[in-house]
Amino acid sequence: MAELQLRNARPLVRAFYERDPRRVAREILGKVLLRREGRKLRAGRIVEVEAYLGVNDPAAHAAAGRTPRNRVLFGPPGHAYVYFIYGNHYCLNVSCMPEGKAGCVLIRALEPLAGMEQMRGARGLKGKRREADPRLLTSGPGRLSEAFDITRSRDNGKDLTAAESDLVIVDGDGAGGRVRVTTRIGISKAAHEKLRYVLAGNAFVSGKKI
DNA sequence: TTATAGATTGCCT
DNA sequence: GGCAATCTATAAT
Repeated sequence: MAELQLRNARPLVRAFYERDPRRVAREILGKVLLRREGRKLRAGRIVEVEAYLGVNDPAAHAAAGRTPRNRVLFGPPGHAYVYFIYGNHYCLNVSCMPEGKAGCVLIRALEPLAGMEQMRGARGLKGKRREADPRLLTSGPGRLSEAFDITRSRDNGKDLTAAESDLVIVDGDGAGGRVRVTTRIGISKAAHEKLRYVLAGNAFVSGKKI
């Protein structure tokens, strides 16, 4: 998809997110995350996500009930929930379900479409041997957050459906591949639940090739 | 007040 | 394959 077309695309509407995270997770594959800063544009196709349910999902941050940290999850749908993990990394989620009910989708991997140079800079890969591997840009929740300069102070609570927002999700060329459902990664609670959605065979899916 | 686990990644052996 | 980095919420003193 042409860069100009992406830049002018309208964000997905709030109703898209106002549903069960499992539905949203499946349908958000193939959509495009945009960071718009003046003339600069970073864009990545969503190829891997995980659904986190409400207070009944032991692995979800919402399981402990509403706290200052996770309040976005209980707010209106279509907002960014950004948290810091392992003392090193930010992760980007989108809130789902109607206001008052928790639920979200964790964005785990992107296929870079535009602004790769900026992403390399943000990731600190310039001049390194590893610079050549495009998978290191956005393949993994911590990596894509760093590539898009996503931080808690900057983006937590941001409305991803607002036309004027610098961080939005827009329509893409479609899923462009079959959706595969697997167990979630990196969790210990409710680890058997199949709530991870990937575009089968896409090279930018994190972890081992499936 | 202190301890610990966690929706991860990069560098080491 | 192992482990350090080092923020946050929650559990344990």
